[in-house]
Amino acid sequence: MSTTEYTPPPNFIRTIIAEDVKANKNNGRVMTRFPPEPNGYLHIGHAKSICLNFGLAAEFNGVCNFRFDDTNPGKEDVEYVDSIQADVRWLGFDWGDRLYHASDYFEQLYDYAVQLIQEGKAYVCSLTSEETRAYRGTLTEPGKDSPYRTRSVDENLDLFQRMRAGEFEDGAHVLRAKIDMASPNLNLRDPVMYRIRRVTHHRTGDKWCIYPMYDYAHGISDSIEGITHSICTMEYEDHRPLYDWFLDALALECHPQQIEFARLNLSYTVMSKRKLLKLVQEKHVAGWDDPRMPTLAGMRRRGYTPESIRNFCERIGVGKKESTVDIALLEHCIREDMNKKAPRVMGVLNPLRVVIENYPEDRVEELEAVNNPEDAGMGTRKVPFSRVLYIEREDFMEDPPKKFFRLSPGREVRLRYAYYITCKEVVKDEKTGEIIELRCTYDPQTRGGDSPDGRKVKATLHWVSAAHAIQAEVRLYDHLFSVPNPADEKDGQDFMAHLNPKSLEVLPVCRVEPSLKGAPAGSRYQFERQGYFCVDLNDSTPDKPVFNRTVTLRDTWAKIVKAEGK
RNA sequence: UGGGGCGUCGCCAAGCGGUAAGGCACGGGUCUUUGGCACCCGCACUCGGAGGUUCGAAUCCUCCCGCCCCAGCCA
Repeated sequence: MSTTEYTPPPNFIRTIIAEDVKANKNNGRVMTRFPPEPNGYLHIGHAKSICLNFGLAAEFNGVCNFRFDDTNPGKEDVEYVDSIQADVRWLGFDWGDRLYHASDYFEQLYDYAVQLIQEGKAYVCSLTSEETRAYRGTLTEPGKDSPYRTRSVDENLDLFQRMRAGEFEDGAHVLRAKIDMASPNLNLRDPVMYRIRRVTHHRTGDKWCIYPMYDYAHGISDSIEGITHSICTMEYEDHRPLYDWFLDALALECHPQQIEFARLNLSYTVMSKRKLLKLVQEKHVAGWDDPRMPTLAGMRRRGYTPESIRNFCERIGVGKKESTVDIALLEHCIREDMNKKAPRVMGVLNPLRVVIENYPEDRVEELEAVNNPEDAGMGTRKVPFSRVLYIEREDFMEDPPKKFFRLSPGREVRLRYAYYITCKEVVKDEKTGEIIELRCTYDPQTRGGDSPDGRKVKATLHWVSAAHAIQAEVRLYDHLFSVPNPADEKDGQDFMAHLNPKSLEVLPVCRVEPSLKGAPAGSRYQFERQGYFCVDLNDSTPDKPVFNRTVTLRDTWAKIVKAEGK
């Protein structure tokens, strides 16, 4: 154990908070919040925010609240509120009993709105939505005051109360903040605070038919909870004056500081909920938890660990610059984690039958294999060896190029933990010419994989005993999109046009070593020389195990092949 | 030619007036019963550009260029 404390990499938000604590702002107290809207599944971009908010709070001996920003019932659903909580917990964070909802504050929010009306700072506007847009002006022209802007306080109070009482049709009126229709910041051109929407809310049912807007509800919710630092993404920077305006207008004692950071983008994928929802709805993926999705549910199913995701979030840093992180970094993080933890195992994805001609037919040996060379504590296991085996088709070439040093006619290689074998004959299908079997011999002196005479071989192959292996389905996943930035539609192509047709390859009949029998759903392994795999959470059964490939191993041979091909 | 924000290596990212950290990727090598892992070496005389201030500038000033966000009764 090292005595040096781990110091997380610096970032501007941590710096701000550290300075605030040092200056005893908020009496040195730090409270953040993670405020998802329950209108979709959480993705890796949310993970960045979750790690930031919970991480910073913990670092400064504060807490992080969990709050659903549920102010738009039309788009929200309990399916999402359940999945979101499960995902945050899975990621490894705990909000104790501090689970809140913006809807918890509807009554309070209403009272504050009444207060603003009484003070002449808010009014009921009866323009249609189209008229409101027209009155708002444009980026370069100021807006015009609504003709309803000068309604009396009493009339506003009466109307607002009747809005709540359900006397008006949806859209007939809205409550607006009276700020400045000429502001160069469009958000301050009398923003809507409440709209009428006869939609059943997943928590408040039909109690309300008016719902507060984000800008109005969010800051007040933060203030009610005593949040000190309200961390959000860059697109809210223009809203900060409004965030501050409401809190100042109400003269609320707790006035949290809003701080914005750049959201995460990842290469070869899309991150917006709208796009992810489209992939799900149009069935380009099997669901929100499809292992190709950048959702936490998808990544969990793919085999990613919470640790690897947290580590990734720490490594990418926090800034205000728009950035797209190379997905290779994410893949590096899971490989790094799995290398330490995953038991090694042998699995043949594309089996090629091998008969060891000089090995007795009825003989079976139990050979000892190391479970994890990175961790001796993980012990060893026995792997059965017999006369008929399967090796990977890719590990044999009849006419190999110079740099290929696996099996080929006349060549000797090692079978991992077993014996040296030499390929004597290639058996082909008479009609198709397809290689259907290899006839080999083994050297009994090399049991365990070492040759007493010091003879070297250039390759070690993984294998399974045909009679003992169990069958499994293996799903090979690749990037969902075939271009680094599918969201960039400047080429005139919709992001869907870049879907990778090879993002999923299903291998229905693979052969894996018998120790994998009964492997529990969610358990992770390294298939030696192949990659990291995870027993599928949904579709795997004891009779027919299903393994998802989380990520391949780094593969320098593949790089050579690719380089030569060019 | 409205407002806001951002520009440091292919991708992230430290740096905050004292002479360019780190990670990923990439290239080379050592080791190897995983073409894995580990380890070693290389990878920005330069910080969007041009001026200026200074003994000294990625850091300060000026102008310019580029990119992103905002005209939901979405969040």
